[in-house]
Amino acid sequence: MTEKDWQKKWDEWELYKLDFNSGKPIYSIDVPPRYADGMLHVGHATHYIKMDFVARYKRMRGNEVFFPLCVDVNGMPIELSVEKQYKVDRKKTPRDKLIELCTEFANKNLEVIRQQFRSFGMSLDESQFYRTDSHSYRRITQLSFLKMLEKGMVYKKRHPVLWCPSCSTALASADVEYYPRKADLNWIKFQVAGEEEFVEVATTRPELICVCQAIGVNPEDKSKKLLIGKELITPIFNKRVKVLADKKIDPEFGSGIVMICSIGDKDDLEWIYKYNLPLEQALDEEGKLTKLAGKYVGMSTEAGRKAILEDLRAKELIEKVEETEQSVGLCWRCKAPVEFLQISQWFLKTLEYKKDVLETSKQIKWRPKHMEIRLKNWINSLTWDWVISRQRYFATPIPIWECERCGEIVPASPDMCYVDPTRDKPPVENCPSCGGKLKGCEDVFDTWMDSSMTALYNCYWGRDDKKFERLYPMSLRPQSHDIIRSWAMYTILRSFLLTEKKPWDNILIDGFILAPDGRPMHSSWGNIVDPLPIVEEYGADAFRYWASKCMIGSDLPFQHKEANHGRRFLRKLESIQRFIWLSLDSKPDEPKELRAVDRWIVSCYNQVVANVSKAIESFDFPRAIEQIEVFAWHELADQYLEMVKWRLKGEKDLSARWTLYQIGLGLTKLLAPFLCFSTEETYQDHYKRYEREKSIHASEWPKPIKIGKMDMLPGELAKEVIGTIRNWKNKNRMALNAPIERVEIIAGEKAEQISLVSEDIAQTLRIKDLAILEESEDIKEEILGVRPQIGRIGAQFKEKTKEIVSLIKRADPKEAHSKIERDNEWQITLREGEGVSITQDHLKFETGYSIRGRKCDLIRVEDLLIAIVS
RNA sequence: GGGCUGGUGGUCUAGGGGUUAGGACGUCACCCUUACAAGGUGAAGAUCAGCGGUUCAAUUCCGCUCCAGCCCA
Repeated sequence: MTEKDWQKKWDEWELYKLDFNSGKPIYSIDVPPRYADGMLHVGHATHYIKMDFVARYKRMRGNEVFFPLCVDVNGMPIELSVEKQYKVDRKKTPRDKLIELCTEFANKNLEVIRQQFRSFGMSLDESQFYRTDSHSYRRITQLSFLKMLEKGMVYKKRHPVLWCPSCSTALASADVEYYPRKADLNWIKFQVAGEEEFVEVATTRPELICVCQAIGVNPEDKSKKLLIGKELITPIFNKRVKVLADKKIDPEFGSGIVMICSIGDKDDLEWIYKYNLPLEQALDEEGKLTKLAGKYVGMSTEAGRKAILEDLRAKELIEKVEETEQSVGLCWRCKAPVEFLQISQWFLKTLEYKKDVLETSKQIKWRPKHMEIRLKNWINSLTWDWVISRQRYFATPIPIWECERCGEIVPASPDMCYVDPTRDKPPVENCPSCGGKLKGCEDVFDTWMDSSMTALYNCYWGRDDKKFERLYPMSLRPQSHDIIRSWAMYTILRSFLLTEKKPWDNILIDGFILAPDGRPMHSSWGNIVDPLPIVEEYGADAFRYWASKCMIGSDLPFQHKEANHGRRFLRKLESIQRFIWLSLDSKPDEPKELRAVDRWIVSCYNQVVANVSKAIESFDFPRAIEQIEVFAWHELADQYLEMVKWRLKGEKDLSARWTLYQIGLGLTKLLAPFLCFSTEETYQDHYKRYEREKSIHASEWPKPIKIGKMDMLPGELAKEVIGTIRNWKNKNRMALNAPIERVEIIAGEKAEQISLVSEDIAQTLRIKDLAILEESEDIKEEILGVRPQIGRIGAQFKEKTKEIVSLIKRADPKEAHSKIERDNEWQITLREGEGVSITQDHLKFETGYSIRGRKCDLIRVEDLLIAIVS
């Protein structure tokens, strides 16, 4: 069956549908709503697949998993896409029409997104679907606002925003493009108050002298130091302004004395807030100078600048004009320079709750741990409350009306939500305080107001109290590190404000997937990698294999080779299952006793089960997959399968068959969260007949297999010997199934153990005559060299280490060996005459062998000696 | 400029005071072996970014510098 067919089957079986009544503990994931603008790259796909690993694993661990399919539809990028696609202008199109087009656009993308998710094998639950532009979702955003309004957590205030005077619209910082530009820097003379002296203030924006609030100099600028604390008189407007000291002022820029105006640029804004200066407005919404500009009122900034420069020149107040390079912010659409303008905005009190957010964040388990530092630093450096209103269209309306006469605010009542005040009637006819006409608010919420509600929405906050109790807080929030300060932080803030609890138990912060060239993916770089052709070419499981190799939190370049390696691994797994089922025709009964090599592979498997579970619990997917891969490929396929082949000829050995079945099924289960399609295929083809569950994804996570005796040594020895001799065959250019005349294994005290597996060794390697001996007089061991174990020596002898090591290296290894054999120690005399006792622990001897009489090869494996007579 | 993170064979990465620095891709050599040649075995290839410091011992800890990514100015 194809991957698509499996997705269909899984739908039919309703594997992912949340059942509140199953009685299982719920594991809930606050899935990032996929943005509905249709652009998807390998990075998105990789992040979502990692979430899917968790969801599938938790289901197998017996959890009811809440893993909603969800889409984010609010905000700018969609407005922009709509304008582009339908060739409409957001300003000239009626609000309703624009919203309609946005919705239509989102609807079209919805199915695309659903299909994309399915093609990666995502096990999202469509029964818990939500989209952020639905009335049901926006209702929650509105309710939360009303609740916060009631509690006094939000307020309205005039606040500077980025504004395009030519389009008369507020802009998000993302709408502003910065370009370098040449401008005139004017050195204008300001008189020092109460003195005859003049100083030169450098500015590119003389038209803003009217709203000059202060003068700044750098405190380390010796020649300007005297000015600090004095007052200057602004030319033409004759206002007294204080001279402030601020390190941010560049003493090398112009005269080193700058105006702080409300508001020329971002720096001004920062200083205005820092020094609590008045926020006067020199420009109106069309970019014309206001009456604060006196005789220049009504002029554009350019005209005003020209006029005031002329007047200043006439008064000989311009010292000089020089050209300067500046970076100017332009409106993305009309390329007009943007201004800062004060517009009435809604705020959410954030500064007041800094401590609470930090406290709440502490209760959440952050992974990787260091990501929480970013949140802490961000919160600690906050100086403004959160501006939650926007002058846009396709977003959640702010559910209030305002009195056109007295400005009284009339909020919607909770039962009215979802409500659109631009269309719907207010809860009362007229203004309750003055009887004036009420006007619906045209502003909308910042989209983070919606996004920060995902956890609460998922938990049915404001919709179903019982479910809320059961679900909240959620188990896991997966997200990327670029939006810690926004999505993570705002969700924590709002959840705290509304519930006084943390939104989730765990937060998993993922890194960025870079382009194969190691740079971030940007459409302008042209290096975006589309995951869909990769899924087409390599298969979804191979792509999921790549995702599993990505450490959480790291920025990694996408590598085709990992997907390709995934494909190779899949083929290997397929061939392993084929081999297993060549020897099985049903589920074998458990044998009374397991053969030693079977016990060995089962023990290896048990170890892997434990390690993989631990790795997934800590979201360490690369470690998990590596454990499985090493086991499957190198222990099971390379070693064990070779070791059992002889027992599967003719009358098939029960112990081997039982082991193959158990491991074959267990391995498939371990891989199921990662390689969801191929494991299902394997399960359905072979194991389903004998197992209860209809799908591997509904089956139980493997437990270690109980075996009687846990002695792994004989199996381990067999693996060592077989591996070594196979290697020897290869080196001697022999076919691996070529027969060998005679092999002697001199095993010392391990002879008895090895005897338990002698048949396995002989059969696997085709040794005609295998002898296991405790010792052999024919073979003589020869000491060729000695290597000091610096770690052990250092730990014991500290600063003497260097000398001891050099003495050991210079000593005769044979002599050293015989001394240790005889006395269990070897006395070395240091330069100072001090004697130290060296024992076997401190050394590693390199040995070679000689044999009398017969021609043979000798190989040393651990403390076994293998003599091969060819 | 600030905060966080990372710099390990040609490439991508694992590790984290004493290791023979592990793996993958690529390269080269050998091997058809009753699951897999779309395999297997092996080899070559790394002054663990640079400079200082702590230590008997630093790739690992500390400081600085350089480079890269994210967020913020």
